Amino acid sequence: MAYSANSKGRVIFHIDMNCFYASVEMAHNPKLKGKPIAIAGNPEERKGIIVTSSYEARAKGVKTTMPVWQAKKLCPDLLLMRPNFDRYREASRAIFKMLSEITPLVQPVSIDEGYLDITDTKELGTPVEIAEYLQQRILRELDIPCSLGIAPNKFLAKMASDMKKPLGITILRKRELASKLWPLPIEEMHGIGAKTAEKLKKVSIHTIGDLAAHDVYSLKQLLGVNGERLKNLANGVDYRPVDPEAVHDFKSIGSSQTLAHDSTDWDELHQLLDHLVENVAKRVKRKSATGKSVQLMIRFHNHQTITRSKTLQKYIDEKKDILFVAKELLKKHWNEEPVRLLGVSLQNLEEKRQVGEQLDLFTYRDNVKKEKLYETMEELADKYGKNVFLSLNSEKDKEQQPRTSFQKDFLDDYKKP
DNA sequence: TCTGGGGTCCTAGGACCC
DNA sequence: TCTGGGGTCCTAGGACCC
Repeated sequence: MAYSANSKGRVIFHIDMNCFYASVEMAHNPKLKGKPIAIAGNPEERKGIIVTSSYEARAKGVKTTMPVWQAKKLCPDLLLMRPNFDRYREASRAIFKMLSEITPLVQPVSIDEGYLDITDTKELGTPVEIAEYLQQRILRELDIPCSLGIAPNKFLAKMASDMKKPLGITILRKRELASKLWPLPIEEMHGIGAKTAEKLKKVSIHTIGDLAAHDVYSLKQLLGVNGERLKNLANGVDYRPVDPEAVHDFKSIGSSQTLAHDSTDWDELHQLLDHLVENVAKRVKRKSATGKSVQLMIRFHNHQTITRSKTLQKYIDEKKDILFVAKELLKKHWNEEPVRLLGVSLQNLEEKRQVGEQLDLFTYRDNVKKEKLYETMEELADKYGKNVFLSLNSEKDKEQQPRTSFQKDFLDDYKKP
């Protein structure tokens, strides 16, 4: 991990918008303020789940990922809205612009959340003054509440920003771990989900403090390398730098969708596949990316999910190429069981520009190799008679022609020292 | 008639190479 | 005629986050 000597004494912010989508909607239409509202994927269909809700809705028990019908039962006057992603992206851009005016060391984590390293941003005021300024400015100009955590590293800043909502500013110092962090239940720790929490409770770890004090070897046995990492975090040890570039290197771009009804109809599945690949190709193009493997995801009626992927010889980004591979994967791996969801993603992404350079390099090397090959062939031809290598010689003039298997083998042999 | 859609990172086995 | 250990790539699955 990259960290320098001055990783000591850092001042890190974690900023987190409160009920982001719901807040953006309320800012856009103030009549919604004070009402129980929720943003749901698709309120009519079965896939409708709650994405975000206002505090008024949360007070009635409405929670993120809850199916819409369940939320309505808990809160009959719940106002359901479809997401307006363009609106959220615009608000997000405006927020991150304000953050970048404080320091260039801003690392966006998601549309409504990010880290700032303000260690060397002293001229603007104390950390608390800067936090208050940001919180007030975002509230005044965008009408969106947020919470900030101030701490010596990312993990503690993240935990701190969670401690007071909405409109909170929380400082978490190393010396305050025992009083502020360790009493929290283990499932509230960032990085611990349901499965890990369950495992930890079985060995009597119920609070973050229990984890901090637990024997590192038994944690490693229980959770692998993650066990040691989590123990360190629980003790407030986290050297990860705030990396403004991290947001730029994508690893994959995917699209998935749950069908209105489980389907065994090849045409319907193929139509969905086409739509998903269209979506992926568009976004890949927008990011000037290109990828080397295609992954297909199939979720069956019983929620069992499989993924099947294929890594290719060359990089692709065209819709027709991605679709071809995805279709092959579906044909090969679909067992005709009813399908609930399909997903396609392009992985092993690179910037198109960089891969272009690599391809040029390959072409160059290939040409060099061929020239050497021709020299060798001519020597051999002199020795054994020209007709033996006649077919190979013709490659000189028709470079585009695919090689025969003999030619390939020959080249392969040639590569060996 | 529970459980969306966008991601990241880690693990583990097998193939293959040295 | 017996077998070490490391490294990398590929594939599939799982945990986690927002």
